[in-house]
Amino acid sequence: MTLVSKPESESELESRVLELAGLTLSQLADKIHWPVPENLKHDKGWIGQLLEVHLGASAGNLSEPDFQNLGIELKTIPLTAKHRAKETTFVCAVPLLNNIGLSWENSCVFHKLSRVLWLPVEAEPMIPLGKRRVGQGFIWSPSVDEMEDLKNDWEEFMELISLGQVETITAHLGESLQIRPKAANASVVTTGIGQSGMRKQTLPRGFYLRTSFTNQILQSFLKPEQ
DNA sequence: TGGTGATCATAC
DNA sequence: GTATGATCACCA
Repeated sequence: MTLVSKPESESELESRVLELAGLTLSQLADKIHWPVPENLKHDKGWIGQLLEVHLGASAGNLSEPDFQNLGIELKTIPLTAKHRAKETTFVCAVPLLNNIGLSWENSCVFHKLSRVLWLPVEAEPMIPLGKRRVGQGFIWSPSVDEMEDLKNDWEEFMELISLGQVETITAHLGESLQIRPKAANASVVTTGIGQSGMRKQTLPRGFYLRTSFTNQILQSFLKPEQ
C-alpha cells in the first residue's frame, strides 16, 4: 500500500484534493489495495477513511484534526442526485457533564468547524459503491453569519443540558445544529445531569450539522458572492 | 421521501 | 465507554 505523506501546506492539500476530483471510489480503493464493500451498511466510515489515506491525514482516532499541522478537519458530504447533502454531518460528542461555564470558543463544535476540508461524494443508492465519484473538495471556515447561527444553537443546547433537560432535546431543535444519539445502540449509557441536578445515566448524544446548513456551504462554494 | 432516532465497525 | 469514521431504517 502506498503511503501518502501528510500535506505540509493548505495549497499542497488543495492540489491533492483537485487530483481526487472525478475519480471513482474503486479507483481509489484499488490504489491502496482495499476491497470495495458491497454497500456501507457494515462499513459506514469506509469512504471517509479511504479519503483520509489518499490525502495523508494523520490523526487516526486521536482527538486531533485530521491534518494536525494545518488544523484542518476532513468531512465527506454524501450527495444526492441533485447534488444536495444527503445526510447530516456528525461534529462531535455532546458534553453532558462538567460543562458549567463552558464557552462557545472553548467548545468542541467551535474547534471542529473552525477549518474544514469538505469533500463531496456521490451517494445515490442506485450507483454501485465502487462507481461513485469524488467531487471537488474545498477548504472552508464559517462566515460571520454561520458562526453566529452555530453559536446561538450551541448556547441554547448547552443551557438545557446544564439545567438537566437533556432528555427533552429532540432532533427538531436547532437551526443549524441538532442533537441526536451517538452510540453503538440505544442501551449504551453515559453520565449526564438529571432533572434534580444529580448525575443520571443517559444515552450519549452528538452534535450534527443539518443538511440545510451544509447545503448552504455547498452553495456558497459553487456561487461565491463577490 | 425526508428527517429523526438508531445503529455499525474498529482501536484502545 | 469514548474516540475515530458515518449511514441505516423507519415513520410521519
